[in-house]
This record gives sequence, C-alpha cells and structure tokens, in this order.
Amino acid sequence: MMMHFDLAQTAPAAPAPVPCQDASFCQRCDVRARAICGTLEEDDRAALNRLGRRVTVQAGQTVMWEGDDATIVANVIEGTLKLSASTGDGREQIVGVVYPSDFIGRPFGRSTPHSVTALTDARLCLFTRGAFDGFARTHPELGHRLLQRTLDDLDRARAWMLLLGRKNAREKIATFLLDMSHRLAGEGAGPLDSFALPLSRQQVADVLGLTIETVSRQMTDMKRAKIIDLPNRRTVEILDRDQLSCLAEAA
Amino acid sequence: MMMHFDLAQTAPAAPAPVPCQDASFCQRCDVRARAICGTLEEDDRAALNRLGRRVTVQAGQTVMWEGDDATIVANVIEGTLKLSASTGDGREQIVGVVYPSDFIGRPFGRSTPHSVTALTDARLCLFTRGAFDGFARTHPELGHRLLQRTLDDLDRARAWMLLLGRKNAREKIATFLLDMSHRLAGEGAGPLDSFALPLSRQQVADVLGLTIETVSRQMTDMKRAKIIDLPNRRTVEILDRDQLSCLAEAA
DNA sequence: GCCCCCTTTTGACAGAGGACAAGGACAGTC
DNA sequence: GACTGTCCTTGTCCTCTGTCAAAAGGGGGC
Repeated sequence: MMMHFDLAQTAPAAPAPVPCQDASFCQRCDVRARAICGTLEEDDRAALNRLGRRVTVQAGQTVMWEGDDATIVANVIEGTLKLSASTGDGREQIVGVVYPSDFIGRPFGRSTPHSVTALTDARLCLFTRGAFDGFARTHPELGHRLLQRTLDDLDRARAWMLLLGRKNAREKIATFLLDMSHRLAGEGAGPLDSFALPLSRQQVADVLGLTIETVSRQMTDMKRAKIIDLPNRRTVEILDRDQLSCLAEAA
Repeated sequence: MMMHFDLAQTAPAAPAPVPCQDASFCQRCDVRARAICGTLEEDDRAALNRLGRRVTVQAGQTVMWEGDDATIVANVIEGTLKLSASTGDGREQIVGVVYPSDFIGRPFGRSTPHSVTALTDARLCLFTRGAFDGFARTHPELGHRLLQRTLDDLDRARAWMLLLGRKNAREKIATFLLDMSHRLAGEGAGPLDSFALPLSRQQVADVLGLTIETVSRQMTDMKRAKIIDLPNRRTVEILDRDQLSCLAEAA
C-alpha cells in the first residue's frame, strides 16, 4: 500500500506505452462502441485520443493501489482486472471485476478507493486523471455515459452486498457461477454454459467473502450432484442451469 | 414486491403533495447547497422546481419497491431512509442509508434495483423520472453533480462490501458506530460523540449482515467494556473513540 | 517423459455467529 | 397506575464456515 504505481516499473517487459496520436487507434478499437467514448463525435474522440495512451499490463500486476492519489483513469480494451480492498491485517475483499469496455479509476476524486490488479494480461487506454476530468467537464456526452456506467456499477455493488451479507456459501457459489456465465458472454449473447474462469479459487473466495476451502468444497459438491462439471481447474460447465438458479436463491 | 407506489395510498394522513410552483420553496430549502440542484443557475433551478413537488412520508412507509418500474426520483430534504434488497425467502440486506440532501431513485434506468423506505418521517422533493432524466440530459451541471454523488455512493458501497465479506461481528459494529458518528454530524462538523440512532437493532443487523441477537450482544459487550454507553435504546455515546477505531480494524 | 512447485482438494476439528426460547424494559393507551 | 404490544436482552444449543494440516492433482520446464 506504500508502493506507488509506475508504469516503467510495473510493466518492464511490456512494450513501451504508445501515445495514441494516431487517430486510427480508436477506429480499430474493439471496445469503442461499448466504452464511454463510443458516442463522441469524430473530432471530440480524436481530441480525447490525444490525451490517452495505450499500455499493456501483465497478469498479476497492480495498476492502482488503494489509498494512493488518484492520478490515472483508463478504459479496459482487453483482459480482466479485479478491484480489491483490504483490512489493515491483510484480509482481502474483491469489490469488482472489470472486463473489456469497462472504465477504471476514480475521476473527480483525490484518492483511489481500491486497488486495481490485472487477472489476465490486459490492454488499457490510459489517461491522466486531470486531463480526463477536464475533458469530461467540457463534454457532457462523455460525462453522461460515465454516469450511466457508474449507476450500473452501483446497482451491481448493492446486489453483491445482499449476497455478502445474507447468502450462505452454497447460494454465493451458485450466484457467482450464474453471474460469470452472463458477464463472460459477448455483447448481446446469451449466458454461456461453458466458460474459463478468469479467477483462481482463492480469488473466487475473495469475491464471495469465503475461504478457499469452502469454495472448493461447495464446487465439488455441485460437481458430484451433476449440477456443474469442472473438467479442469479453470473451466466450468453448467449442466443444470435451472437447479443452479434454484440454489442461488435459497440453498 | 407486487405493490406499486401510490402517494395517495402510502401517505394517506400526510398533507397532499404541494406542487413546487412557488419559487421560494427552493430559496428556503435547507439542503439546497448540498443537494445536486445546488449549483444550478437561478432560472434553471426555477425550471427544475416546476417539475417537482414536495411530499411527506411517514416513518415505515416504502417510497419505492425493489423491481418496480423506475418512475420517480427525489431529493431528500429531511429525514432518514433506507435502501434495501431481499432474497426470495425474505432475508433482507440494507444496502444504503440516505440523509438530507441525498438523492434517491434510479435515473436513466428501467427498474428500481432496491426498495426505499422511510426510517423516520421524511420530506422529499419528488420528480417523475422521465421529467428529471430529460432535465438532466439538457443541464450538464446537474448531471455532473449527480455523477460525483454516484461515484461517492459507489465508493461507500464498495467499502461496505469489505465489511460484509471480511469483518467479524465486533469489527462490523465498531465500524458501523464510527460511520454513524460521522454521517450524522452536520455539514463540516466533526464526528459526534453522542447521537440518536435512526435504526432499530433489527435494522442495524440488516445493515451489517448479522442477526439482531449478535448486534445486541456485541453492543452490550462494548458497553460493559466502557467503550460506549447506551443510555437508552436509540442513543449511543462513544466513550473511547480510539479503542473503538481499534476494534473497527481488527477485533 | 519426468520432476517440481503451486494450486486445489480433502480431512479433522474448533469457534463464531445463528436459531430458538424466555425474560425484561419501554412507550403508548386506557 | 395498570395494561399491552413491541423491541431489546440474555441464555442455551447447534451448525456452518473457518482453521490447520496433509495429500492429491496439474502444468510448465527441462
């Protein structure tokens, strides 16, 4: 928590950050339509583009530290990252998982409320917070997209509070697996019946407020009950979605 | 959850909603400076004023139901309300507590993600969501204030996720009491050492993901340890703030 | 193909907090 | 002042999940 983010330090093996001077960067961007920059006019987007730069982060690298000054924000282009908070004695809670087209960082704020760490290798479109804040203040469409996204995030966070405060281990796991099967599906696609978890067992535990042992036991139980299959460590197959939905609400 | 909010029905004894036609309503408004309408120009605020109406709700009344269509939003002028979510079998989790100058409702969304219920008698400045959304879209300052407030709410929700997922009962109670002593203090004032809880023991339990018995036991223990005093059911006095802070982090 | 390390699973046990039950305190009403 | 309903506290027991420990499994490197 004392460490400060330094791109040169935390991404030594990655290609040097590439300034987004080239307007074609955005044109070729996979997530542009879904990201907050999606509705900007052509020249506005070019202007925003000039403020940002592409960076690559490797799995495990931390992009922002909880409590640090909020100096950067970013769009996720590719990869999955976790948002996490911890107690003084090291217990960790994952407070969010972000996917391509999501926005990370704390605009209009002094300090970063939680750490951001890459779960997989990832690509970001990075802005200094000051530059982004100024741009957002003068471009209401951008602010509005950010508002809608933040309202959605808040709804999701509050739904997760119900899970953390009131659901038992079995319900938590079932809810989590169903959530993943939806979140990992592509734009407009239905929920996936087979997917690769971007999280280790320990990270699943940190999302659900459980221990790794409880996560493992519950998943094994569901496998034995033929509700899911676990062909390898990271793959989950939902065999009986109805029953899983049932477990998610009341075990 | 099937019931629909109807002012005439849920506030029968309250004075009829008063249209805010009179511009002096806002001029006399206690929370204007802190609410999202605080930075609007005089004529914009008058225009917003014409869209809204004042309503009174009594303690215990539910203003919006989880899952209902999102048809209204409001500023809280006076009183305290809870935001709550529940599982199918009736377990409840309070996902937020709102105070004067806070904003409630789900703008730019189809359905209300959680119920809103008055904990004390309250006064609201109420808008239909459609009218508010339209106004916010054409008044970026308002959208920006709403964005900042939503970002703050999201930070708070995520901090609470750490509490729900990773803290034990003693830490939860200590954190809760410290939070209350700050939130109940007036604008700019320091934390209160003595305050009246707006929540019953059951509601405290619903905020913290505990049972009423555990809340009662932990608070009694802290009283015995002379860390707090509980002169009556609703009053809390913090006798040893340092030790309470200590308990909040690691019990 | 083999080895090693790290993650995951499984087992045994303990403890925090939940469930149930009963008693006590307080506010409002008559 | 007595009554009554509601909220809160206290007691007892039990279970779910955490803790500690060890074994098993898988993937990467050689």
